[in-house]
This record gives sequence, structure tokens and C-alpha cells, in this order.
Amino acid sequence: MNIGDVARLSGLPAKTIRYYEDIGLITPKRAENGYRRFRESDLHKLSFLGRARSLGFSIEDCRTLLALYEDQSRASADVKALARGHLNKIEAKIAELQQMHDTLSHLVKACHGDDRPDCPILADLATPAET
Amino acid sequence: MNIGDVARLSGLPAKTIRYYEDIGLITPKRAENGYRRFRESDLHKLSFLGRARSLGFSIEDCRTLLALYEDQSRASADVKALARGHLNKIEAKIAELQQMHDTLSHLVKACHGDDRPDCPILADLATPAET
DNA sequence: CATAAGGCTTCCATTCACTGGAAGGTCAAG
DNA sequence: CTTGACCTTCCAGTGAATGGAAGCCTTATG
Repeated sequence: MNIGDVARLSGLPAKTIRYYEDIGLITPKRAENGYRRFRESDLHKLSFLGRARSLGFSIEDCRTLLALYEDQSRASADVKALARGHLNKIEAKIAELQQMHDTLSHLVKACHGDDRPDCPILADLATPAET
Repeated sequence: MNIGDVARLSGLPAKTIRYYEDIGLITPKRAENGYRRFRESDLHKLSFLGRARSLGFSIEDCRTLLALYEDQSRASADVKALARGHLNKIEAKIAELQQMHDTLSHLVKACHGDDRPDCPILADLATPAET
């Protein structure tokens, strides 16, 4: 398979696939003409990576997950710990965004939004933080 | 005031303040020795920027907000539209993270997390997307 | 007066995970 | 033979800083 084929099948852009080779996540063979030649196992890895990335795992996490996946003697505890750690980060990020959201939606509601300059949003921004 | 003073007072790192000058958000004067000389108005702008950034506004949004803030004849509708747009992005991001969170926490719960290799998290990642 | 500590300057590189684009080689169809 | 779709590499840019090196400037102390 050429890169266009695995791109279609994995749903990843060809650029991204080349990048993944660059950073050593996959190591496709080369044909005589220099084209990358992908095997089923490469495609499988790429799909795995795409799914892991869509769950928000970092590239380094993906590297670890791939290694665990291929290690037949892995402990599921290791996978779970990694996922749990990522989940914690997601939760922290959601909490942070929720905080922004609450503050901002309050301000947006308070702003009458007409052609007058008076604006509670700008007033808040101009006010020293009250943490 | 030197950069260290405004850094302390605004809560922003000196590096960040220099960067803000670089991209034209502030334009402090210079003393004879080459040091940046900040005025009260610069400090005020920096605090404004810090607060806006903490609400997640992009640098370009901050630039616009600052311009609106300084435009005495602004329409509050313009500020509100910008904030509303940002709020939409926050909501989209929260929804995306919440989706990741739901999927991942389900998987984490399903993983027994012991020393056996069997793992529903890896099984999910190895499964083609079902979108 | 010398020196040491701390503050200031600029400039360059790095982060993360791609993405865009240029310049050029390869291949199959008409 | 040419067109167009692929493929290749390499370089640069994204956002928003952050880290570090090399080298002035200032202030306090011995």
C-alpha cells in the first residue's frame, strides 16, 4: 500500500503519516522508487494512533500505549494508570474551561449589547483580579 | 517603572511582557540606558491583558478588546459579539473534552488494572472507529 | 575603588502536533 | 508524449510563550 491508501483507510492525512514516521511511531519499508510501502500492521498502528489521538492522548502517551499494546506480557495496571492520568488532565481542563465559561457567560448576559459604549465585560477586564 | 516592577504588579512574567511588546500590544518608552520604562497606563494594559488571557481570549482577541477598551465611542454590541464568539468556542471545547472524558472513564472503569495483559482500553484503541 | 549580586538587554532555540507550500521525481492513461 | 495524479524531501509557520546564553547596568558592601 502507498501512503494515499493508508491515508484513506486510516483517516489520517498523508502529512500526518509522514510526520509519524519522522518521529518514529511507524517504520514503513521503502519500495525501489523511494515510495513508502505500508503493510497491514502499519495500517493497524495508524488506526490505533488515530483513535488514541482522538481521545486526547499526547503523542508520547501514544508511543507508550503502542509499546504496551505490542508487549504481550504487559500489565493492564500500567495501561490503566496511563489512562487514569490522562483522565485527570481532562478533568482539570474541563474544570478550568467551565470556570471561564461561568465568568464569561455571566458577563455576556450583563452586557446590553447596543450601540452605547458602556460595557460590563470591558469593566471586568479593566478590574484587578479578585481571585 | 522597570520591567521587574510591572511584572510583580501585573502578575505577568517579564518574558511575557517583552513578548507583548514584540507583538505590539504595548509600547513602553525607553530610558537612556536602554531599559524599558513603563507608565501607569502600560501597567493597566498589562493587567487588562492578563485578565483577558485568563478568560481564554486569544492574543488577537485581546488586541481587539484593548482597542475597543480605548475607543470611547465603541458599541458594547461589538464587545458582546466578540465575547459571545469566544464563549461558543469554549462551549465546543468543553463538549469535546466531555466526550473524551465519558469514553475514557468508561474504559478505565472496565479495566481491572492488575498484572494480567488483558485490557479493554487497548482493545478499544485497536478497534476501528465506529463514529 | 573593586567586586559581587541581581536586574536589564538582545537573540536564538524549543515547545506541541501538525500543516502549507515549493521543487521535483514517478507512474498510468489516453 | 503529455497530462494529471501520486509520491518524495525540505523549509517555514502556527500560538503563546518559555529557556538559556552572552553581555551591559546598577546598587550594596568590603
